[in-house]
Order: sequence, then structure tokens, then C-alpha cells
Amino acid sequence: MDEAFLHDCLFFTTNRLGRLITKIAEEEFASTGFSPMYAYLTRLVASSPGISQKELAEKLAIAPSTLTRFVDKLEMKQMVERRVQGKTVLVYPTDRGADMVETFREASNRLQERYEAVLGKDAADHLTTLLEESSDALERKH
Amino acid sequence: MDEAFLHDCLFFTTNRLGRLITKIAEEEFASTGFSPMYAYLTRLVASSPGISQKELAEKLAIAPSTLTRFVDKLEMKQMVERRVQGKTVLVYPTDRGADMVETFREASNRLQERYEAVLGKDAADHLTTLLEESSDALERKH
DNA sequence: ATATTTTAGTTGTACATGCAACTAATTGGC
DNA sequence: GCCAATTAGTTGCATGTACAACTAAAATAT
Repeated sequence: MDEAFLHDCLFFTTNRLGRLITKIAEEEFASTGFSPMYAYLTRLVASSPGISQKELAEKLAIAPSTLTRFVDKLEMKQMVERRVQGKTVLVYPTDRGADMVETFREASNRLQERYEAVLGKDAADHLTTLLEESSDALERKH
Repeated sequence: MDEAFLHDCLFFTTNRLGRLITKIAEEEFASTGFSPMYAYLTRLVASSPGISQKELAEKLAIAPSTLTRFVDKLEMKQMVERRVQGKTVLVYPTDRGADMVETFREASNRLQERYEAVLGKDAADHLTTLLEESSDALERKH
């Protein structure tokens, strides 16, 4: 059958891997009680207390509306706090949020070990670098 | 700020590129009236009339439930037809579906040209191959 | 100083996607 | 031949994600 068009398409192959690795990531983060993106958001906030939502959305490469809802949820679970400052919203970690950072780091490490065990460390690094560079290029040259 | 953990994480970098390229793909397919995944599903059905939903889900690397809903929508728009055969469902292209295949192929080509213009043809090919191989490896060694 | 434009954030809505639980059909063991 | 186990598909629900339209604040132009 003619299905080469799928395997040759960057849209398809990227999202296929995205679905696979998201599943693995969710497994490794399950014990933390948070999804990987929430964990990463918490880590960003903890490492830059008072960071604005705009910056967070940029760093996480998600739409502002998506970020609003993520922060809503983390605030409800008392992981972060909002402080409105004019038209911007500054986000701070709570004690609970700060306490979780180490747990999240451990889950990240387990995730990394897990895919490196399958792909090999060098191949995984190489792929990650290429993905990062490609995203940067596509964002720049829109 | 300490944000290396994002750029070093295959989960994050893959999904970031996924979001970017999905947006571009949706732009290029917009004129067809269908999202890229629906177009690809139609192409698979047209190139294998009578293919089962199970096979379609496998080839598209999506969950069976997701495929059910995609086929629902394509059937409503009279792009494909279901024929139940025992416990399996065979999917056939309608005339309209078959007629759209060329339009979808053109959109795929525009998409490919567009990201190759930014990334370079060789780099895009290389990345696509790596993504494909990595997905295969992760699926096998789960 | 006021009016216009830009910027940050939120909310409503839509869609892709998956999991768990379910139904129905087939297969395999005895 | 019947019962158990497997398989294919569907449905209900939850979640991540985006866009468009909106509000409110800040910056800019006149």
C-alpha cells in the first residue's frame, strides 16, 4: 500500500512521536500527581519567582489562553500564587510548589533514563537538539 | 534562569515542534476544508479500499476511539463509507473521497515545501527519518 | 491631555486525543 | 458443541490545546 506519504511527513512523524513520548512522560509523572506540563510550569515558576504569565507561555511554547488555565489549576492546588501588577500577572511558587520541585526533577530524570534506554543516550541527545533547532527555525522564519 | 531542563527533554521538544508544525499543516490544508489527519485518513482509505478500522488506527498511530470519531466525521461528510463485516468494520472511499485525494496530495506537497524552505531539504529528511525510527523503537521496546 | 494603538490576560467555544467501561463477534480449549 | 478468553469497535468522560472575542492597562501619537 502507498503510505510513504505518512512516514515522509514531518507533521505526522513529529506528532506520532509526541503521542508516544507523552504517554511515557505521563506514566513517569503519575506518582507526582501532576502532568508533565504542570510540573514543568511549576519548575519554571520556582526558578524565577515573580515571572509573568507572558514569559511562561513563551518558555513553554503554548498559547496564553492555555497558560491561563494551567495557572488556574496550579493555583487551585496551591502550587503557585498570582499577584496582579497592572496589566501583567506575576506568578510565585507557594511553599508546597517549592517543595515539589525535587520530586519533579526526579520524575524528569526517570523519563530521560527511560527513553535513553531505548534510543541510546547519544541518539536521544542528537534528536532533542535537532528538534530544538528546528522549532527555533520555524518560529523565527514563521 | 534554569530552563535547560525544558530544552533537554525529548517530551517537551517533540511536542513543541508538534504544535508548531500542526499549525503550519492546518494552514496549508485549510483550503481543502479538512484537517491534515482527516486528509491522511482519506488517502489511506482511498489507497486501500476496504481497510479495517484497526489497521487505520495502527497506521495513523492513534487510539481506536479516536479513529472511530474521525471515521464518524468523514462518513457524515460523505468522504468514506463503513461496511460492517462481523466484528470488524471495513472502510471504503466514496466518489467524493476519491476525488479529494489529489487535492490532499497537493496540500501535502505545499506543507512539505514550506518546512523544507525553512529547515532545508536534507535536514528535514534527516529529522523525519530520526523521528520515524525513534517512534518505531519506542513502540517496539514500549 | 486626550485619543489611538498596543499589550497582557481571560473566557467561550471547539477539537484532538486517550482511557475505561461497555457490547458484540470470533476464536480456542475442553 | 459450549464456555472462556480474546478482539474490534463504540461511547462517556476527561484533558490539552488553540482561536476569536473580549476587558483592562499601558504606551504612543497628536
